[in-house]
Amino acid sequence: MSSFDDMDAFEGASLSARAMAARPQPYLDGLNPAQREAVEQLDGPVLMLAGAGTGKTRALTARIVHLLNTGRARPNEVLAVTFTNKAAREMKNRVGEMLGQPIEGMPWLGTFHAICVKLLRRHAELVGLKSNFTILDTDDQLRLLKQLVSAEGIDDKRWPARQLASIIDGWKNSAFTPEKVPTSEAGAYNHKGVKLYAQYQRRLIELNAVDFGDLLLHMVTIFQTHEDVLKQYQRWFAYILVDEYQDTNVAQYLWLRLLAAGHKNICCVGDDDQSIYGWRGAEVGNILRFEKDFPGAHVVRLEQNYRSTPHILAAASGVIAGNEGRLGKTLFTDVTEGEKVRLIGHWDGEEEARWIGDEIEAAQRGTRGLEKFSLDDMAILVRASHQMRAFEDRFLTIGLPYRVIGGPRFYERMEIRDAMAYFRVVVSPDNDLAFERIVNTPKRGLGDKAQQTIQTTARANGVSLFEGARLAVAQGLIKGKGGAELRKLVEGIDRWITMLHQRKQVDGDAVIDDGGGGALAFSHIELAEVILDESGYTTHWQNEKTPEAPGRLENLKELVSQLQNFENLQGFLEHVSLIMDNERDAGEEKVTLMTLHAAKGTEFPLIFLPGWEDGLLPSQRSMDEGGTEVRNGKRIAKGLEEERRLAYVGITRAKKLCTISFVANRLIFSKGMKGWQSMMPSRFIDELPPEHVEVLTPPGLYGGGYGAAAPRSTLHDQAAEANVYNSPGWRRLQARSQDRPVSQPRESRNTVIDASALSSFVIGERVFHQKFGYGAVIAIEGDKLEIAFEKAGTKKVIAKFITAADDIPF
DNA sequence: TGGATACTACATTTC
DNA sequence: GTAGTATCCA
Repeated sequence: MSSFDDMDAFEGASLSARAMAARPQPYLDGLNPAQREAVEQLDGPVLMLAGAGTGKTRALTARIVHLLNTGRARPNEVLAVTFTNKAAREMKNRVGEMLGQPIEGMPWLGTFHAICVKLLRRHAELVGLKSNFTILDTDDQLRLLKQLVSAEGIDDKRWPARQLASIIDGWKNSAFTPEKVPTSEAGAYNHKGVKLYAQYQRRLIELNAVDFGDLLLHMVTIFQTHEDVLKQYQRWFAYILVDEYQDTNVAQYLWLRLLAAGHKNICCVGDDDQSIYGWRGAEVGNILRFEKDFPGAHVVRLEQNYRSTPHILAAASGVIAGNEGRLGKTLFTDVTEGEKVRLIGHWDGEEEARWIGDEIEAAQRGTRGLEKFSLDDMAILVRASHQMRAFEDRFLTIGLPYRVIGGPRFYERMEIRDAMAYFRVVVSPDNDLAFERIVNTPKRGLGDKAQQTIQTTARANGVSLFEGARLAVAQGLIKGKGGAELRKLVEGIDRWITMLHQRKQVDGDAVIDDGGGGALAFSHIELAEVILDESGYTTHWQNEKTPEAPGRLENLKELVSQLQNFENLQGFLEHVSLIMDNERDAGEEKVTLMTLHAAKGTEFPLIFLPGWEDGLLPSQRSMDEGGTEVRNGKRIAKGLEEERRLAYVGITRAKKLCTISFVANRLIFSKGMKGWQSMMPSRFIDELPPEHVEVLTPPGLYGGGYGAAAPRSTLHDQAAEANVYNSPGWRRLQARSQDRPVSQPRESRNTVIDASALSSFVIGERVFHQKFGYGAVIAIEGDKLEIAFEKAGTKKVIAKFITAADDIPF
């Protein structure tokens, strides 16, 4: 069934290889010798060891351009794999820029997942799927597993389905199909793991669905069992490029090796020091082993750093030097000037957030002898996403615009997923998972009982849930309100399906003649609006009066407007299941807030690294159960090493100024208890070379003027003092601060008062805040309002974040 | 039978 | 603070 014929369809690009051969090569100018070598060594395996900020992307794109320009490959013969869509997009843009023309002919530049979807759609039948399979996200995956687990009569309490999900993910990352799971794993998940894995895979095939891991796994299976298919792709992909090679897992590694076995022209770019996805199955071993896997490989080291000041580089090197068995790179820079890395301790997280907020505003104004910075130039990188809350709260209070990257993603929000489930049902009515999701959303009076009836009816007749529902309605199996509502839903879906196909027939035309006299066809955007409207979903959120409801409506609007970028609903759904980064707001300047993991591959002039405490930056888990491994005769704490690389990634994001901070007390959730815990400065702080660090010690970290608002938890004071003052990190801190002028944290800020916001509210007025919900104004102080929120308590908030309650659009 | 409310247990990182 | 469950009420 599978065909390669359509491959030629990709030839569309106007780049005639021959004609280009004699072209000038401006893209080679300005590359340093190492980069140039990495670009020009086109044949055979190449490993580009690219340290942080060494112009890796530039070299990679130049290499692609060089391939095209010298006529070695046509655009559609280059396989270029990245891990994130952002990286893929950036590479596409930069190749286009360098070529001086937009490239449309590079269909095989994308993420592992996106490329595998493309391939798997062509060969789906080889693993028992249809080519229009759906891609499940982690949520669907979990629901499915829960069903299987409970059918198996397993106590979900003792053996959470979540755990099973991560076990299965792990197996998929290691390229184990159920039959290939090693016997040593037989005990997994109460000895039922392998069995359930097999059931799960069978169920997925029945549903014509795959999860993320399957995308790779199925392709590896296909390549391993169908030599003819593999051969064709080996021949087709003349040159392979892989970004962030240190992040590849076993399945991805096998996939690459299989494909590269033909021409052997594979160029992997990576940095073992930035391997931070071990927990997701990434194998640093892949990059460490490259020369063995690909004999005769050229290894090129990019070590000249174009990003950071010498102090920042030295600090980062000092930390990463603590890891064993590195491939070893020494970053250097031509830059001679620059600020030292700054280090500061605070009493607690709230104070840390306040201080960083103040620093950000200071940097905006250009104090501290530095130039002025835009908010876009600054980022706060945290270890765990829950650390973000303290900053969000603070920034909302002082009115500092911020953007969160990698928080709950847009497409993972409940309302978005609901809406998309509706679209899915319309696009493919036999999608049972989607139908299940929407059948009682919004509430239609269809409880467990009614849904059970639909299930049995469907199963008894061997049809999809949607058809089962139709039958159940026809046979009057569901009584009362629920029955009537279900009938409406079934009719609705039928109607939307008709609309969808009307659209299809005309394929772009605005009007069709359906025989009834010129009925209008609908754009997919209109269709989406109709679906959300007629299903009652929009109304559902309009009637909901929780604080987040308006936000959810906004998101739905946003969703619909995103549709403009796609030709039809199918295309959109496809796209959505693969993307993970949504940078949809340009416009206003904002501080960026993200996790260290999300920060890889980014850079900012100013970086703040809060929360460098043992238990947070080397996370507790990594210290408890990181696992050890013997390398070079030494025992190595794997988990800890990954944390250290995380610290390294954090520091190396900074171009001009990097500020590390830690606190003495943190509000912690553990063992079901919320409470204050005294923290020790991170062990990585001790690894910072003192001569490259400036210690900012606030006067009286433990009492004193600055800490006026510090928590008064007396119980912990003593413990905290004892611990922190005695820790080696703290003593070194003290020692270092002797020869340093102490920079005073500022308590007073120049507040710019927004005149327009001043008089627009009156005391007692009912108002709305995006985050805190509804409340009443109890005091006005310049541009700040004190508001008693119904749910969130009394808070001081800046006026520009407040709307009068009756202004809320419903 | 379903919806609303109360209570508990619980959070590292994500393609 | 949230998600998932238990319980009660309409």
